[in-house]
Amino acid sequence: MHVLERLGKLASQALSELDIHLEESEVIQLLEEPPKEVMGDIALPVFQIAKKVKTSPAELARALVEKLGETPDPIVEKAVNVGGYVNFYLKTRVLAEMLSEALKKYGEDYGRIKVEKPLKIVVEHTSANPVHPLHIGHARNSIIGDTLSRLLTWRGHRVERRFYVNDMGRQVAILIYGYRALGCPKVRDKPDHFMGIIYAMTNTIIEIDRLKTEINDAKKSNDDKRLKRLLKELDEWVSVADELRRKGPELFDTLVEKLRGRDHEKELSLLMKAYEERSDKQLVEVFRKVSEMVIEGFKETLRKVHVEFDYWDWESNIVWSSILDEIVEKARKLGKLVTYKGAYAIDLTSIQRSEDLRRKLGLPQFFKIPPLIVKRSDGTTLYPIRDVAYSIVKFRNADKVINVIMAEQKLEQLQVKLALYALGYIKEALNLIHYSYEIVKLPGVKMSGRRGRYVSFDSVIDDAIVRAFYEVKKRNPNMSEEEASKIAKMVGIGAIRYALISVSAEKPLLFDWNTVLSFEQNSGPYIQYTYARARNILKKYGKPVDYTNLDYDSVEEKAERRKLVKHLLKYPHVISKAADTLAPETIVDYAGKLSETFNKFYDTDPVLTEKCESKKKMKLVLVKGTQVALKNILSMLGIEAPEKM
RNA sequence: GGGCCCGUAGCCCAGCCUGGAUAGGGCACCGGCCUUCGGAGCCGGAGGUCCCGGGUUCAAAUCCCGGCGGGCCCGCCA
Repeated sequence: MHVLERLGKLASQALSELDIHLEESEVIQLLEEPPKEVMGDIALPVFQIAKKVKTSPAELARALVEKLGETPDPIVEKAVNVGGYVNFYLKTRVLAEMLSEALKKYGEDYGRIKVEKPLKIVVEHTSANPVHPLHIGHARNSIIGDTLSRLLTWRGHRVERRFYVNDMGRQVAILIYGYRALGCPKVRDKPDHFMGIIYAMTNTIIEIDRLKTEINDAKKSNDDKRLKRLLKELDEWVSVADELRRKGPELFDTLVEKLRGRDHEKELSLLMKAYEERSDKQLVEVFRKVSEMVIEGFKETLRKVHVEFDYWDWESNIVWSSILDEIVEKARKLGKLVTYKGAYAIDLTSIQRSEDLRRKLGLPQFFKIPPLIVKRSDGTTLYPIRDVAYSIVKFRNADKVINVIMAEQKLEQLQVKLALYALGYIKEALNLIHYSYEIVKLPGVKMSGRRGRYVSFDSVIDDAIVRAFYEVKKRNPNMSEEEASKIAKMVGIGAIRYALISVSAEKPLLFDWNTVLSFEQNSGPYIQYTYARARNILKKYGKPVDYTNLDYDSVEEKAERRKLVKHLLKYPHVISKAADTLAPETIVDYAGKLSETFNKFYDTDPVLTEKCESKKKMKLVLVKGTQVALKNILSMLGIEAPEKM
């Protein structure tokens, strides 16, 4: 039986003897860890209970401790009352034994508590537009999505990782427009980077032309205020153009020449329509080919940081299938199809009236969401409705869908949810989770794919690895280049993944090279280093850990030993909770604390030179526990566990 | 105009959901520790109006109301 359950039962019994009746589970809910070691191992605050039965907390705690004292418990050393708390001190020997038994029984799998009813869960993440390389903002999305997937898998769920290839928007059309104007040039460089430049250049030229037209209008109508604003905007785009031209003068000049005098908007609209209607076979091929090349670039980047997908879902496939028509038909039958601003739309107003529903779907209380427009007047579809369709597709074989999407799309995601509900997809609406995260901020720079201004994920990865290589070499001058670079990859990527997951998702993440490339405490490499230390001891010991004749009492001798035991006993629950509450950042926090405790133990309490065999074996159990826990945690974080670094 | 998120040390963050014991870390700064399993480490020091003002409570960083500051969203864009 686990410690908390044991204490819950004990306290609940003692309470009932005082004629206070509380469920064990309620008592367990109240149990907490005291802020300081000296205050005991587990505390029961009695304030709430005291209020219920109208006694003073101090009085109740005293009575409770007295009752608890009457029947000695096998795991409780003593219980004392301190100002409204009952503090339990647990028997060190029992804790040590529990840990040893669990490790002996589960081995490398220690800490894995599988859910009773596994769910099929879709995690959709990254889903960047295939028009430029992944940048550091997408990186946060990928790492969050991938870590969530790993956690849920560890917990026993069946997870499907999906990437939504957004190939039907205006952005891809812009890229294709420029790419074709250039005569479909051969790809030099990594394809996503190459296409990213063409995209940004094309977009910039289009923007500048648009602004010039608007400026002429403003001049004619003597609208000074508008003119001033437009000129300022033009100024900014011209400097963007300068930046881009410097990256590829020939490419840029050719593009300017080829696009001169053309009606961009008209051509873009024709491109989009033709792709959606599949009216031009060759054009469809170009769209597909270009998108695929960029996606290949994505895959290469993501592989480096150990992110893989099970499915790549093309938006175009959804549009070309019959599902959109089915949705429209369904809306019509349900009487939800209305005209809004002259276009077909799905009505969402009626269902927004239900207070109960608003709460269930997480809608802000007084916020109004407009009808969801289904089709443009030219007959082509819009993104939100395609997203509704995609949600239905994802749910075909899933109990729950988690979409990792940036916070600025919150309202749009709510609209999708509401539309699903309105169309009768109740289960889908209720099990659709928008896992929202804030942007990555770069000091001084506003990142923008449309302007070609971004720190690419590739460059961050490369820099981290170079820096790590230097650190590895500094510490191991005689190590071969090959081995050093292998380790540098593990360390560099460990630093990045850790940095991107350790800040809670709802906070903007300030991208600071010093933090991301930090290899010190509170970093991925710190955890890896701790792991390598633990691993090293076991390796030097040379034999499997022997769980017989352990000196459990010796754990009492040093504070750090006892602390390690407690941390390691907590580990299975920390991980389970992190998975169940979708809070990956909490396991980072735990890993840091465990590592810190282990390092203190390591510094002050030698294992291999321990003379007494039964004490040595006990210490080895602690080392083994740390090694197993850290290895599993690192794997959940998608970080490799090096044996040497 | 309406809505959502954030505000904790010079800097970056944890704690807030579920109120409770002197508010925790890391970076940077100052001072120590390599003849013992790896110093990417360990020990010590200094550093705080938990944005402000009310309220609820025996008790508020935490809950409620009102401000202030920052970010984001409200398109026949995606």
